[in-house]
Amino acid sequence: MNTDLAKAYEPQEVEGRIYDFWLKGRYFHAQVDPKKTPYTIMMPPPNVTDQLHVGHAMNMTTQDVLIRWKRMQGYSALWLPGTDHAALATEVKIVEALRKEGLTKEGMGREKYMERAWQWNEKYGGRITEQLKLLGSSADWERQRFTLDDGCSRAVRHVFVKLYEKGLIYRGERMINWCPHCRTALSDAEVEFEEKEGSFWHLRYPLADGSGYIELATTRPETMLGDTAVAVHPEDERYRHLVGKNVILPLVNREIPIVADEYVEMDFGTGVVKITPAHDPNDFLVGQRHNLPVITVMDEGGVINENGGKYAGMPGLEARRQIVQDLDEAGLLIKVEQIKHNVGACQRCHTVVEPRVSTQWFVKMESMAKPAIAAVREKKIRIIPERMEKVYYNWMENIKDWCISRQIWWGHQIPAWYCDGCGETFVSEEDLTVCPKCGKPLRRDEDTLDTWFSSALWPFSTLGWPEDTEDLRYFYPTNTLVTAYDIIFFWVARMIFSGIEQMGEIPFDTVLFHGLVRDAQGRKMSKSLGNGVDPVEVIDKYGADALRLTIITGTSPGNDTRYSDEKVAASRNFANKIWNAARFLHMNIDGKDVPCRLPKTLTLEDKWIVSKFNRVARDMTENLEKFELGVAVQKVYDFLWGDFCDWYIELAKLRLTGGDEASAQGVRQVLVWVMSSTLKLLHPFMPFITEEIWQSLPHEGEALMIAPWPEFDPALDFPMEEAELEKVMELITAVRTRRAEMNVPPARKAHLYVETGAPKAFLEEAGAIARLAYCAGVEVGESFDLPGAVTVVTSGCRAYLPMDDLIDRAAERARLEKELASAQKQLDTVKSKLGNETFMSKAPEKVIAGVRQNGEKLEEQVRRIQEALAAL
RNA sequence: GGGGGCAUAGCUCAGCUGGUUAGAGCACCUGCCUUACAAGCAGGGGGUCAUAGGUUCGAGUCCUAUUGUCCCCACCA
Repeated sequence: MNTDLAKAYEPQEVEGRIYDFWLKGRYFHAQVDPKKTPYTIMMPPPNVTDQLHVGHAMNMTTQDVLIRWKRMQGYSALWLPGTDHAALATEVKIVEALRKEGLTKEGMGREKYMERAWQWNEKYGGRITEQLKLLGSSADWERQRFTLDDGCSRAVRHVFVKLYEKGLIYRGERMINWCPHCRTALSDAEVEFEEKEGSFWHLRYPLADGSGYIELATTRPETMLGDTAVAVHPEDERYRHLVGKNVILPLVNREIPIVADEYVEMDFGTGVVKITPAHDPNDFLVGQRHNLPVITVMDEGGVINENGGKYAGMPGLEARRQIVQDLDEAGLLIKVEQIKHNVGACQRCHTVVEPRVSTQWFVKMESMAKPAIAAVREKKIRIIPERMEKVYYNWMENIKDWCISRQIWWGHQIPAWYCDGCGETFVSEEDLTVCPKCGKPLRRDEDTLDTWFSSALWPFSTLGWPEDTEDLRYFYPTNTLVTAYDIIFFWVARMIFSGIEQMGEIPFDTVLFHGLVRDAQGRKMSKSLGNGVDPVEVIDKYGADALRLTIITGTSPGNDTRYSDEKVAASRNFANKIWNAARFLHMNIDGKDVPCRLPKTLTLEDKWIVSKFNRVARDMTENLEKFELGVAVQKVYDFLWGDFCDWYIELAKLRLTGGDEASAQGVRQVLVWVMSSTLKLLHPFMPFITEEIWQSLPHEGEALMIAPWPEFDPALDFPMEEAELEKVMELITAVRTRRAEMNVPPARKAHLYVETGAPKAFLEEAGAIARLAYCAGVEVGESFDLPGAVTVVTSGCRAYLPMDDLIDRAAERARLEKELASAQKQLDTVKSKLGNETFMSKAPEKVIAGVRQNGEKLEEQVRRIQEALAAL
């Protein structure tokens, strides 16, 4: 790496109070100014159980760009961190700590282990990891500010009790997803369906009256131990006569009824379904409709329990083998078919999920979902991109009650106590020890809350709620939530309804969804694939600014992007370009008194660059307001590289070495002003290199990061001059192209004769033309008589390069004719447009004017080419 | 089964409410070490915007259908 460039990534400490700026691994912080409007962004904590990859950089960068931009606009802008993502953030630390002590669940017993785990849980308390610092985010300080030892736990308890008292939280028997490995209930969202090969056992159940058999098929024969009915469709002619009769459940010898239920699909299998209310969600519902008993035959670890008769004690799969074998021996197994079917698996450990009836805590969703839907429909909450609204509605409108209890030992313990004496249940914000009713000791519910239960409260729990704190009043409701779209159900939706329910107000007014970062092949980054890219390594290699730029460039809200080293290298090259431009400035201003201020008189090219900059500032602001970060950064990239470096610096060289001190001083000031101002526009995206360069150049203010964001200034708008200079630029490019086509080496220079009716700009820029178009000299006039010279025609002039020895008249004629044809063709389309009456009457004024102007230019060009041909 | 995305240059992607000749980066070709930068400069080639219709003075952009592809949700024992 270029050593000078490397220096840029190690910013120097700046005198005074530099606010919220990452210097040498330390943070300097902005004070919240109550007079300023707050702009708050929600910052989700990283999940430390996952390998950190550049996907996280997407989130952090997007947020940081917005925060920095808002700060420059004068807002009191900061991130609100999630400090209470207890389960995710502490899990690994706790497990590691326990392992270090040689403690395992097996080794010390679940109870003692849990006790110790709770201690660790308290100690680590769901804190943000060091990893957040890596993008130079302002997270570290924010963490300290909002570290609330148990504030969030208080909020969780408070909400739980409140909802319970309102009847919105209830405890009930429900069919839930159960992970036999994690031994916990899972919410629907935590179950992933995977297509698996499985067997489909066709069985035969004997009718109780001995009149024959009924055939059915199952993928899970072991659950037959818990069958309490057999169901057919009420309109199924084949079985209508059997409804109401009984069958003998094989192996168990229990008599169970044949019921009719519309849930059964006649066309699938034999049209007969065995009903196991305890181990299948649909069967559970059928069982409720027909008042069937619920017989649980598997325990929490997936082992057959005492209800399983002789199979008791066998793990599920072993029982399955044995049962199938026994059925076969009894002649009740008809056949085994191989089928593909979807199997639910635990998101965390990928164990096959066991549907199970158990007692869990639930949140009633219907009444809370309604205002949450309305908030988005009424545009109180804006979702970007808009299409994500559909996803949100789709889920919210079909929402089911939320199972919030988990049987894991990290997280918030449910604040519920049971009295074994009188059987009463108590829910309380304060810890209870004895039963208020009968005085007997209470037993606390061992379960913990779904991690998203506390996360849903985060917009206000982190601000000190339920206390009425200053922070809460100042920051709530917050402004923008930035997150990936894959988390919309888990988190975004739940924050919205929780905010409305608890605070009576929406938690944020805008949700900005970014896409996921995939690998170069388009695959999601994951631990199992091992394709995660470590952002720290990328930063070491290319720099943090390069990574940030890569992540923002060429992306649009909600769309995924692919990571590749090549892209980061391209961004690194841009950083290098800025650095070199800065070096050029230093070369020319060091040791001289150059204020960061535009000079009183501006030349044509000064006005051009200043005017261009002015418009870029305006356009970028518009883009950022619409969260079009990728478009915004592209504009400053193009301006800095394409306009400032490629043209303005090249034009400046002439004046810097021309000997005219007044002109040289003028151009120095313009260089410094434009560079410095451009760094402001670029700063939110590339904070480190811009700050470093800005500090090194003449500037006003303490630090770039708190410098005011450039605004459009009508006094710096020079559209006429822009057009003038662009005519000159067009000529320079055209001459270069002609020379390249003819393979003229740069060393070989020719005079250039510029024929134009509007010579002002060409005269003023004659020196520049000579230098940039490799000319020995430039002459500008109304008319030249130079037959046989190479002719260059642009929309502003006709120019001649007398290079007799090089010219091939036939080729020259052919080329000009080609150009003429092309120009003529364009002119024709313009003319036909202008001759089209409907176009003229219906198209807006602006469009017509544009076409007309273009037509005039083309006419001029056609005329010039024709004349050039005639003169050849 | 329900919903949604995507399809634009060899590759990765931009293209805002329809409006001059559709852009960028990388890759490719040609010529240059022109004192900020060879990770660079100058020039160049390359796209019937998936297909077929429709709306419109005008469609990459809006509508309909089709094909391909990816994702989310639900899930048939």
